[in-house]
Amino acid sequence: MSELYLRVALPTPLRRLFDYRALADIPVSAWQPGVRVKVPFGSREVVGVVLHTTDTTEVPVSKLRTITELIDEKPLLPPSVMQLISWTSQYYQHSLGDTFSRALPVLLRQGEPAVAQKKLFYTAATDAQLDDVRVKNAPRQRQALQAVLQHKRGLAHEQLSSLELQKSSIDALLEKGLLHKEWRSVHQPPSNLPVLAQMPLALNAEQKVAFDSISQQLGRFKVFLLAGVTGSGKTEVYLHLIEQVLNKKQQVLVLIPEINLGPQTFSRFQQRFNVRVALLHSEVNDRERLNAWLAARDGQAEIVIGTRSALFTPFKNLGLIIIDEEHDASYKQQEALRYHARDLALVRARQADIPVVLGSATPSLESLHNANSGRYALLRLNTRAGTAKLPQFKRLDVRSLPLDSGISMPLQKAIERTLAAGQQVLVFLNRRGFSPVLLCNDCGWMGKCRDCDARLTLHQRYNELRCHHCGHVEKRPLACPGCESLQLHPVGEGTERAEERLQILFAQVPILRIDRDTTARKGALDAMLNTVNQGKPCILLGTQMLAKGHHFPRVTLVAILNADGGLFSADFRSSERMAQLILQVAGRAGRAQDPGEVIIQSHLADHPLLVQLTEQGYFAFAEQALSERRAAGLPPYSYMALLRAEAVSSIQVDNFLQDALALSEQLLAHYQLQQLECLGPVAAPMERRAGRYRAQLLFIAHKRKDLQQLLHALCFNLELLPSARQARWSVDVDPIDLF
DNA sequence: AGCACGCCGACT
DNA sequence: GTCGGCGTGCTC
Repeated sequence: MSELYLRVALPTPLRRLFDYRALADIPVSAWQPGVRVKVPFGSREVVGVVLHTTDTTEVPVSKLRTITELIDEKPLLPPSVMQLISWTSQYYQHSLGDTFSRALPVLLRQGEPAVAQKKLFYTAATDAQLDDVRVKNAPRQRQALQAVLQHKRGLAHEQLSSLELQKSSIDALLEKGLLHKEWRSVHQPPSNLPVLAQMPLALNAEQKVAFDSISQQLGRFKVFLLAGVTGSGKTEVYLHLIEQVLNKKQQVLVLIPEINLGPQTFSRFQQRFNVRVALLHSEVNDRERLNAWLAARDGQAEIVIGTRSALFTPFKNLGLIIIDEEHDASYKQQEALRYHARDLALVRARQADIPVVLGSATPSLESLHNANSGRYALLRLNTRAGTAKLPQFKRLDVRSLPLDSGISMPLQKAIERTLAAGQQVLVFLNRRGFSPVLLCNDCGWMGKCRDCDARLTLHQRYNELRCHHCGHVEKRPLACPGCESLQLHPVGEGTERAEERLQILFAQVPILRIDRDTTARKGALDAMLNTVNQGKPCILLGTQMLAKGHHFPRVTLVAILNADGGLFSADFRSSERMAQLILQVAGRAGRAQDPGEVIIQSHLADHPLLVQLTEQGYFAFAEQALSERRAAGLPPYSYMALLRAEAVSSIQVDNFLQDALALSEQLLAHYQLQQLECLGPVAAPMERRAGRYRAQLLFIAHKRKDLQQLLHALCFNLELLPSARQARWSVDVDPIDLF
């Protein structure tokens, strides 16, 4: 009888699998595809996933080593998720083993057993009473007993500190027999409660149409693009759909962007339904993530809400996927395995034969294109729920207007009016710090980063110059390092400078600056949001952080200080992103009964895209932008991939990319791929960053299949290239940033 | 990606 | 004398 070998996927960037000898004392039937193993790998021990068994191997027998340990009794993942991971690995040209590793919760990746942690609970003894003589003279114990009595299903040990109870009081009560302790699985038994915990809100006519169209398609693959203006009640449509799916005893996956909306969304969903809602979000720790993952896999969590990586969660019986804010860039992972969770959600839904709902007020051009071509069903919600009206836009051409710290006189007047009317103002400026440049008026010297091709941003509060692209920080020079002149002046404005100016202009109201610098401290953001929620006149000033998700019912004026960045940037997606950002920020205004006004300051106030966006709305803008993309042969009318490379010396980068180019051309000829262009090598828009030189090769194809064929062969060969060891390189399929 | 091995410079 | 710098090569 021949020996048994296992083909294992290991967490390494190498695009191949590794064969091992099976452990002799373990039955053959135990090595099922999808079980994890510990194996020796070089000088260390790593956790891998068994793909299949085999009795032949290409590897010389002398090189074969033996599995150290079998971790799982049953396959960790259902075949559907195994397939999804394998598809992802191929499509994004990433090592299968590393894809597996990144698709798993951290603890499983590290080899922890796949079992839900049990938690310690305290329950009151049947005869326990608060007036028991045994606690008469022990106020703290009485307090603890009262808390436990209030929690009919038991008080979890981890709740003690938040209830300000001492472990010693609990121990005393256990000793006296007034409490019992119990290790309980955090999984709750299936409840007989009705699915709904709360009456749903009534849907308006548009919502009803959207709901009906989708609910008719439950149980088969279909993509819906739910394009609803901000405040139109997309979430209510989701909740109605989820109710349907839960009634069919199926589960729902809801993906949300990587902003701080996890807990908010979680509580809204949890309030509505008597089912277990699991959260897979950055603020959830590794242990809880594992618990949530297992609960979804075993069918004990009916709803999973999570960011990008939650897409790989296994489900027992998935019935619907919802991608909220589908246009959001955080769905695309920007390092290592560069996958797009929205695109993979479609793959997953097709495989499970279930519908996907893509929701957004400002859909991506890709999705709109798919809706136009009939591949997705477009459902629009054009009216705001309740009495709220959409805001009015006003473009302010600042070429002829003097600006003081970025604020023009008409804007200042508008802010004054709004505050005087007892309302709130939101000022949006997508730039942190005091000023983006520190310039010497005498010799033209500018603060530049030592490690990047970038200017240093002045942070006045810390008296520092900082690089926003790497971690570099230096002290603000007193005199010009070039000519020793004292004429060093900040040029341009960031939020810090706008804050200073607004404080002078509107000393009577609070100015709340919300950006990465002011919210770094835990709780700082919540404190500021609380002030806003009190509803008194104030000015909210901030970056992107302000644009997404939050409700500011008392804000009736939104000011966008500088909308120019998106209109003349090199990246072909910048106008799309600008439009989405403007509408997202604008969507914060007038969400309650008061109508909102949006003032956009720009040097290009009559730019056609800006005019179209503000006068005819996002859809008109998108049509225009799409026709420009079509004319230029850009996505979604073509498919792109980027080969990025970086190294300490620019020569190493050049050598590698020249080799890659030669290889690509050979492969193009070999496969006879004519409708595939290879552009470059060119330096990245910021050539030097964090001390490394960066350049890239861009591939543009008419057909996805051609691109895939080329990339597959290219990656295989690049891995063997000597020059590839001198440079760090990666492939980005469907890049959303071209740098 | 890690990690070990290996061959040259400034230190107890 | 050796501690450690990072070039080079390998991982079943």
